Amino acid sequence: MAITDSSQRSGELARAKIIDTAFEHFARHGYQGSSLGRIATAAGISQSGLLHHFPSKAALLQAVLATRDLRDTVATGITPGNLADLDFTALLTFFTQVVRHNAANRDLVRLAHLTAVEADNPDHPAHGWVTGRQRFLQSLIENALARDATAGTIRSDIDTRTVTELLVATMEGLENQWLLDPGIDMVGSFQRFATHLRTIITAVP
Amino acid sequence: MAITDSSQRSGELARAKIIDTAFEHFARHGYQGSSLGRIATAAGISQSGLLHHFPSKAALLQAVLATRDLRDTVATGITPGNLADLDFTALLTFFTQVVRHNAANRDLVRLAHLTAVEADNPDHPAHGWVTGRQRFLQSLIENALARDATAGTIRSDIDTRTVTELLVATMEGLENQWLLDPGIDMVGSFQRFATHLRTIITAVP
DNA sequence: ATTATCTATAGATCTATAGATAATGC
DNA sequence: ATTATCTATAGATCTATAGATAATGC
Repeated sequence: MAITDSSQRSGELARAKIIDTAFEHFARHGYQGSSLGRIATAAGISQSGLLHHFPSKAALLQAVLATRDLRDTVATGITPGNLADLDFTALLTFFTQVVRHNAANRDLVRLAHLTAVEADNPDHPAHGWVTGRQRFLQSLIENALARDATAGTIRSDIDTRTVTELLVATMEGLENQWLLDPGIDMVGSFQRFATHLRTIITAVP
Repeated sequence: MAITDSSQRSGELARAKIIDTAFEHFARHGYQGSSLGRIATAAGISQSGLLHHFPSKAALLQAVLATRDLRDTVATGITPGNLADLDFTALLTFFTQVVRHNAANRDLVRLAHLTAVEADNPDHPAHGWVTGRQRFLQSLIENALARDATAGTIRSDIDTRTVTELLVATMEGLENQWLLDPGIDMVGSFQRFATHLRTIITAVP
């Protein structure tokens, strides 16, 4: 189980370094705007050395996305337990932490947004990642709302679909503006929105 | 004043055709993902014929953006008068029309989003357009809110900045989701949001 | 004289492959 | 035997320029 083979270890190191470097390049210049040659040089390896580890540019992008996933955010330790079991209030708290995390990781947000617009064509190598990510986010919210509706802790006249779309829209739309103007208080605005949303959604006993 | 020179007229026609074609290409493949050669062929002209009208690829992008501006939306006839003089309620009505217009012009939305993320670097040829556009949108909202605050028609404890950011975020964030999943009812969700926002912002007499 | 348009091409990339060299582990 | 890495290069782009040809308006 343990990696004892030192050539395997050096391969792992090289792969990690390449992925980090590629992450930066894709985030700053987009997929099309990045070149394997420049990424390889910045990672301290030749271009064909890079292609030994990742067989194509598309494979490299997919490897970057797989490690820099939304679930990566989850793995950074800010997750409050099992995401799928959260109620809506706990989910909003979790999202606030995600927004805070994003506000400190500009490249992460750039990569997500660049990839999202670039990859809406099904042929794009990141199309699956992008649509899966959106569905995952939406389903977290919808599941939480559905559970709360059953438990009777939220108002019965809530339109789940609309609330989900508006919540996702607020998170991503604040990111849009913050990318262009980092002076914007993305975390504060989201918190005020979340507090308000929680208030109007909660059942009056 | 009138264009009587037929070579001038044919130049105008060629330029218009090139801009239309370039608009489609930039919207679907991004700036970096589009090529002058393919745009020229699709527009029925040679690549250097295209460069006779637009001296560089950057100049072509700027020409496309200049004609496909937010103010283009305004010019389509859905504007209710002088934008800068609208109160907040009228502005929301106007925005609803803009969202409806966008929902029918997918390429327009794609171009705006692709360009926005691609161009956050000040060296990018579209950087000025993108930041100017965001400031224009924000200032429309802030001005309307300021006027209404003076007139006493909205609550005095409203945080103008937060409301502005959340309103812009909702519009753009709904577009994000809709680009990935056109089945989303972007117009309906925005209308419900706008109605709610108007309600909570209005002064109680 | 000006404008539109074309062919040809320079010069710079870019991705991916072929094939060689070295090092380690079995 | 496997893995990492390199040099060299094929083959396909891409942007932009040079320079020629045609047509129109003055």
